[in-house]
Amino acid sequence: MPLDRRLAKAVTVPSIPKLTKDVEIECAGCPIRHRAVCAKCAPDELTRLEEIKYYRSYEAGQAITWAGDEMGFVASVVRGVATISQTMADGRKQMVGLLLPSDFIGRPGRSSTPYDVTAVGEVTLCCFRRKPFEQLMATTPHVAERLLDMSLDELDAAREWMLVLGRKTAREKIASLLTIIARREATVGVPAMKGRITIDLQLTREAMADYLGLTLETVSRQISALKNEGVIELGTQRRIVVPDIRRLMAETGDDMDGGLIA
Amino acid sequence: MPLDRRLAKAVTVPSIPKLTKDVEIECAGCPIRHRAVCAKCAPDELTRLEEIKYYRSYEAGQAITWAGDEMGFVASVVRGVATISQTMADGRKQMVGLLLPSDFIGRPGRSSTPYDVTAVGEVTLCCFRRKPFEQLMATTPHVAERLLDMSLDELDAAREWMLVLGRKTAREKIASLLTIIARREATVGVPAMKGRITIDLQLTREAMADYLGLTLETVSRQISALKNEGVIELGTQRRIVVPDIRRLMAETGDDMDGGLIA
DNA sequence: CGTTTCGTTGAGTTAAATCAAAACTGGTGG
DNA sequence: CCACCAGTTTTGATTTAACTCAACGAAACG
Repeated sequence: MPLDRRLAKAVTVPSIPKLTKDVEIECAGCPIRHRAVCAKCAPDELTRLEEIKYYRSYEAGQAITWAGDEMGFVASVVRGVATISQTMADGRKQMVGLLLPSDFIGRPGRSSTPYDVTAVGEVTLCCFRRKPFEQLMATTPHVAERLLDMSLDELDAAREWMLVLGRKTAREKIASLLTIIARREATVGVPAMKGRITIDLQLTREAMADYLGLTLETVSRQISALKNEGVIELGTQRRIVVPDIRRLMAETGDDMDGGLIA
Repeated sequence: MPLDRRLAKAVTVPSIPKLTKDVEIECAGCPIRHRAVCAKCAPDELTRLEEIKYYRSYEAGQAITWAGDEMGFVASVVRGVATISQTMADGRKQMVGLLLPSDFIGRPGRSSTPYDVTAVGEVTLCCFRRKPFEQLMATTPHVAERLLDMSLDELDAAREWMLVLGRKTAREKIASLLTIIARREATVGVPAMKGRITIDLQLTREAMADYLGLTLETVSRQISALKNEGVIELGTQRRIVVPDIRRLMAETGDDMDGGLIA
């Protein structure tokens, strides 16, 4: 990317975070109750969490936190998609994580993140003020246990992504991204009607490029190529249909045979 | 890399792990006592750990575990360097972690790793049988606490590495690798005589390439270039001298100004 | 509707990969 | 001690996948 173009982006003024008063949700009826950091909590622990939690919403494109900023809370993503990214001094940008519902934001024990966290679509967080949350972690084991498990899963995901970034071709990178999202959508949503999966990724081509370590032009070209070959279909803008997930997985370069052969 | 060359490597027969009976070390006198997973342990917890631990050594090039294999233990690296890597079906390889003394191997709750772990030089591990270790984690908080902290550090390191893999040039990648090693050496070893740091990386050019997502030829060329420009000096094979760490850091593309400006 | 942001496509360039060969290293045994 | 060997590293010539630059559609938006 040319320097002037990068710098132009680097100085883009961030939109000011808006605090939206959301409807309070009971933990018992929470959509991420069994997957988030609170998954293992007993009823009494949940009560304590409920006392210190509050909801907060961000609209598309808003910053949740900037690298180096103090963040007075930690949070779970309840709804929406957010990105974790790092930006170099000259504006080169790399996404290092994708936050989907139930994912955790923030690090207990550190008050500042080294990353930018940005809402992609509209995002709702379930926030806990840092201090009370840390106290809770120190006194009850279940939150810390779950957080360790989630962190190790994220570490595995990060390492899988390192293989994608370091060794895969542009085409394989695209296929890998779509496969990973499709897998996660399948876990949560409908059991995927006979292998036909619809991915509602709100990411722009540029955001995908930042995730994949590519340029947006290369992303666009590879998506077009996959479309022309019938591996994927483009629905409306930013909605991709995968007619046959195995066909897509065959393009990732991975070993495949993920055990789901009928 | 051409396919035939990759396959030739993929079928290389692994050396058979050798079990060496090491001298028992008292935890109190252990070189990694205050940095490893046991760092926060109270004397009584240490006693319990001491009961279930044993040492095991591997020689250069030996596999500690293969992807998919069962691993009956978890362990701390006491001495030496090991690599964590992933290999694709066609032989493309990516290192996803570098294990230095005090780093932890294995995941509580999972008996098989998805990674290859290989000794680079001679390596000594402090091993704990899985089951007793998991019991210990469940009953005493300090091990789990420390492990969470270490995992989050590793996650940060993995994410930093994603930026390197995704967005940096070959030259910046080399500089980043050397800087990261130098930083860690400096933390542990001698306070680095007036900024002059000697890095005793036992990695081959190929291993560096696998870490950086490059070919070994590109690694060699970039190291030669840095040498010719006086940014680094080559001592004996696989030993690199950094006369001025800031000069090297300036080549990483990072923001720099790490607060150590006199 | 203009306007702006986002996405596609084309033409030319370049950093790193590939292919190839020579030079160096360290260990082994005659 | 030296010749040899296998593994490693360096260097050179060429190719290529992805980047850059540029222009043009297509949605989204007030």
